[in-house]
Amino acid sequence: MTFHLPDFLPYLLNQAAEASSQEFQRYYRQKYGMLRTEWRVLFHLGCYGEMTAKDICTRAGTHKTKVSRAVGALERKRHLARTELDHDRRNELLSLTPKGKAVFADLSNAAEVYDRNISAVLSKPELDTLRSSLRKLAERPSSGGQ
Amino acid sequence: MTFHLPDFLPYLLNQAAEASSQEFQRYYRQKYGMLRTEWRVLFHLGCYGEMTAKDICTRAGTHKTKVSRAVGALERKRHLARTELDHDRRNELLSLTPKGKAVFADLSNAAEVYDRNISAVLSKPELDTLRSSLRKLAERPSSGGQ
DNA sequence: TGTTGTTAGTTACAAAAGCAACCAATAAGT
DNA sequence: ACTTATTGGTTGCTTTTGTAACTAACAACA
Repeated sequence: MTFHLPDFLPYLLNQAAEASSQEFQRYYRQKYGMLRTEWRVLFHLGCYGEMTAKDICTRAGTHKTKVSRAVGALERKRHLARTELDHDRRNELLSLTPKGKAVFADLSNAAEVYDRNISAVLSKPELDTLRSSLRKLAERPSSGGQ
Repeated sequence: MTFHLPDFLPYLLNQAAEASSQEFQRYYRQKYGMLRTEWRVLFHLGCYGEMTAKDICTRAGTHKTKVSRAVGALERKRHLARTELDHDRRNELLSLTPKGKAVFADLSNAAEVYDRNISAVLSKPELDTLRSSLRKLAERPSSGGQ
């Protein structure tokens, strides 16, 4: 009995995640008509350089259909291009076009500002502990595949 | 330049939230065919007692259409009942039926176990800091209405 | 070579979420 | 009373997501 909902981690995490991403979401949505998975793909390519869709799935823990659609959308917007790999024509290397790089530059700037904004309610040590705890929780426990 | 994706709070929070809710989600989904918003409604009624749909919207920061549909679904499953209020026939007070209470009892037990499980990767002080930081972040900054 | 298995990625269809318009009850202003 | 908000809640339609089935390229092996 007496279960305390606002202390339940999955719930609390969700609330915090939702609250903290809304404004940024509106930004990339309005300005570039992007969806969540699209900026994720964009940011993966922007931060880590060229990679295949599969790599993104693994790194981000995102299902391949979601990534596939996001890649399609970004390609239509000419934000990324695919290059077939010679030795295995199943994988295609994804890379940002100049236009994609410009968008990434803008969005990563906005993200940085935005991140500073929301983390302003926390002290430096709180912030460090938070990040480290979240990383531990985020470690995908097994299978999964959202 | 050099934006570091895995430190970006909205992203990190999302990853952690996603990872930490998956297993529990499977549980209530499989066992009771419930959706996320449905258990939220159930838990609000179970934890705080009778309230109107509007109250749930406010407390949980959830859009009214989502709540409306979840209430409908829970009503069809006979987990909750509505009572018209005399002095204002617009609001209806929602309350769990015995069946709904039983489901809540089972799920809140499961949730408690589950919460203990995932928080096992953190020390007690880490956990406290985490909860308090998350609460600060979750404080809906304004409007919103997910 | 032919069969079976795997892997990367796409597509089709069903389920869920978001949004805006809607209805009915009340409140406010005249 | 009478027009005009406002509020609680629902519904219809569109956009996104989830799931499973599918294609194509490769790998293993008989």
